[in-house]
Amino acid sequence: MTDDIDQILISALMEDSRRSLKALANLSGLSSPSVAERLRRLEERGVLRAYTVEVDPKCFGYQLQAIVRIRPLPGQLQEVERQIQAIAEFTECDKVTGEDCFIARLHVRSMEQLDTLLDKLNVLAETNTAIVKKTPVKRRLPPMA
Amino acid sequence: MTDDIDQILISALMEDSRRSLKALANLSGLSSPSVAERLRRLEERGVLRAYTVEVDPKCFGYQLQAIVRIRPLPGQLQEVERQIQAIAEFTECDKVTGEDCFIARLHVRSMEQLDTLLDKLNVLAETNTAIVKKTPVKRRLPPMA
DNA sequence: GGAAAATGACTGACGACATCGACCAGATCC
DNA sequence: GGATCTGGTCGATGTCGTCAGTCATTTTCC
Repeated sequence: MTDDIDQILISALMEDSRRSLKALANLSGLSSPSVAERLRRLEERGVLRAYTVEVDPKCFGYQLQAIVRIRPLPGQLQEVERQIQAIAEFTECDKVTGEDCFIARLHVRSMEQLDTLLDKLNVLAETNTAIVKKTPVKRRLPPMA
Repeated sequence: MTDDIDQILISALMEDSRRSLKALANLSGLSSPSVAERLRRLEERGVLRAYTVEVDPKCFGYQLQAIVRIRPLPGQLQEVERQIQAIAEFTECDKVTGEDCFIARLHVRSMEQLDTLLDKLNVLAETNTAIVKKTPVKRRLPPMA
């Protein structure tokens, strides 16, 4: 389904998604039309979901990053989910099993802003906030083998 | 520092990092050499950290995704951090304030594998695992304005 | 078992693109 | 007020992506 060559292409694009077809062709030993065709198929099958860019939030003044665990008050689950989606400073959110219904990542410019945003949620849910001090593992792929 | 045109370029690349310079030029109203120069500077300043690709882990058999909170036993903090980095199935990890020292994302193919991996950590740390049921907010950028 | 069809690759030609140098306009600074 | 720096355009040149046509290999089906 995804063979060795696909994996070469995928990891090459993980490193630098702007690589030319020709460069990918050299890496994989194929011709560039073949590479184009393989990428097309990987996209079609949903293996490659998006070509994107990693931006440093600090450059936009987001000095603080927090992981927030969110436990909606009775009957507020739907509304909490909508709120999280509506607050643009939440940059990721997972709905999980266990006592905490949601675990979300929040980027803010200041403690004051953190407080303001969490107050909005605290009428609907209990929250538990952990400030990110360091990121020992940056986003990476699990082993493909 | 980063003006409107930079933001147009950045969000265009967020959507599709393989867009040609020419396409970016049309979007921004600049010429393609100017766009190239702006991208060069954004990379240099660390605003654009990487051009990358989003892959669907399910396509590699990773059916389960978990958020693991990790509290090292006394004296094991360093070793826990090393272990997390060494286990490739941990695809993200933040070191945070509060009782839980680390919050990490784990991709596994089965419950059995989840158990095996967590057992490795449980000699060094207490863990608390939440299985991801749904992702209401997919990774996105905080507002740039 | 063998013919037909489908798959996945290559090549070569052509149009689109990136890149480079030369040049220009406006802000900044002695 | 002229020198300089910044950030832009334009046009030429070489590289790249894409398309059509071809071919070998594998799969399917009678």
